[in-house]
Amino acid sequence: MAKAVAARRRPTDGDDSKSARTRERILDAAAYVLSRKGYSGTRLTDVADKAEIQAPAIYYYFESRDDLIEAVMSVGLEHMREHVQAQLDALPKGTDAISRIKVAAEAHLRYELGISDYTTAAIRNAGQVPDAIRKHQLDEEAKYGEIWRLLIRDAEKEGLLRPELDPFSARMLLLGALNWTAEWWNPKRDPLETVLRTAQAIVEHSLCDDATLKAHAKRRGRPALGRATS
Amino acid sequence: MAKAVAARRRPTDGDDSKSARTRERILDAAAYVLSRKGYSGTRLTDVADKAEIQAPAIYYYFESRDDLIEAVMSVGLEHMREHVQAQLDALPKGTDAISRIKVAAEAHLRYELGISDYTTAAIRNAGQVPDAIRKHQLDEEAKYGEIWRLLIRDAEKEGLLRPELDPFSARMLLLGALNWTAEWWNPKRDPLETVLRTAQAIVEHSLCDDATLKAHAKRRGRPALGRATS
DNA sequence: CACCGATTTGAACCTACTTTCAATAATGAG
DNA sequence: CTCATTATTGAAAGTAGGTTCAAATCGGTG
Repeated sequence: MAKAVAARRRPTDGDDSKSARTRERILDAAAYVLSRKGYSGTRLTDVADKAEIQAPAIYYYFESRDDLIEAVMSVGLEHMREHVQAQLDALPKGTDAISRIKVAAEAHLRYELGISDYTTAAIRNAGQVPDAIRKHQLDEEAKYGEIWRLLIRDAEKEGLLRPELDPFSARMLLLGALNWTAEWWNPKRDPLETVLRTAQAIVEHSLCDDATLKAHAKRRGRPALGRATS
Repeated sequence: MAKAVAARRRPTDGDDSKSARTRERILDAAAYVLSRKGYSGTRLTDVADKAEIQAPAIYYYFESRDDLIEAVMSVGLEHMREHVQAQLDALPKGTDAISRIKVAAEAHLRYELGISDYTTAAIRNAGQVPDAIRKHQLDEEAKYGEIWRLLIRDAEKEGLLRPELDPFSARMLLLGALNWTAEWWNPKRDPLETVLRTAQAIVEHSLCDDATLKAHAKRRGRPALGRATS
């Protein structure tokens, strides 16, 4: 494969060559550093150290530092979206919107906190990257936001949304609560399960009151998932 | 006043000299830039432009770029804390904890979104500054967090906190919802009042259910403030 | 082995800043 | 007005990266 000036090596789908694995190592390293040090603190030499190569080797795979960072952040949101969507798709047909939102919240938190440096990097740096990178990120953010917009719209349709809430503000506030966990959560101090449980309670009760939810469950002859029934 | 190598000009309390006002202009300019461009994007030349001086003049008042940024962020949290505390102090004796928390949430949002570049700067950059700055910030953050810790503890004492919530997680999740607004709020699109109303509803219902709150109000022979009574 | 493209590197380069400094201008007290 | 101090500047260093590049290495193929 020729080394084009403008293209460098491209990620091919099922490629398992040594080269593809090196590229992967660089991306992993960049996600690791970026999620911890932020955009400004991410030095190519640190990424290179973590990936066990020399800094210039990065340029064999990526155009520039920003190109690398954009790749990390783009993957981060994409994975999050796929993960959350998968969890939602696995739910039984007819699951009520509030239960689905609780599942989405759990998936979001688990992915952000426990699984992916890429996702943490994408979230924590959303507001601090230069415009060039930001631009492409906005598309991904919109796609992910759309999942939540639909969830809340469904809640509204099912009569499960408190009428005093502005749907857009409510969505952004709740996503903010989830996103901000990356700033404070410490696995040594707070078990993930504790945060998860509290977050789900907050999401549920913010959006809908118990009485309404219970009435809805009875009407449909099927109890809501999780705590909503207690 | 001698120009000490390690100290430079210090902020004196009620100083209104030209010098003090220049220092203030620099701080204002830095807050402006920092809140919009982030830690990495804040260039001394931009700060200088905004303050209508030349970049080296900054060094007459501050040790270094980081010193300036630390000053901005420190002031940001301090002001926020004072503002929120003042609003709380102005409430009538005996106001229930949930109403107080709603007032705190409103004060927090108004300050963050509408009033202070310093506070926006402090919040948005909390997680991306180098360790040296971070360290001092943690003290301020702890002080502010303490206000909220006490509010939630009071709610618990008054029997107004849902038992399934972990108090610490709940506090951080709700503060996260408020803090994250700086990332998405757009005054052109969403009136502040809309966000405010939704945030207050979320805070209230997350922490306590309507029935409990109403019972509490009746018991004390005084209706709770705001929406809680409707 | 001898060759060739793919990969990696060490050393240098370049740029965009922060920071220093000696010189100059403003300010205010006597 | 004079002078000492405070404040500000223009020009020049200094510096910490990102980036380039020619050379070295690697890994497979004939």
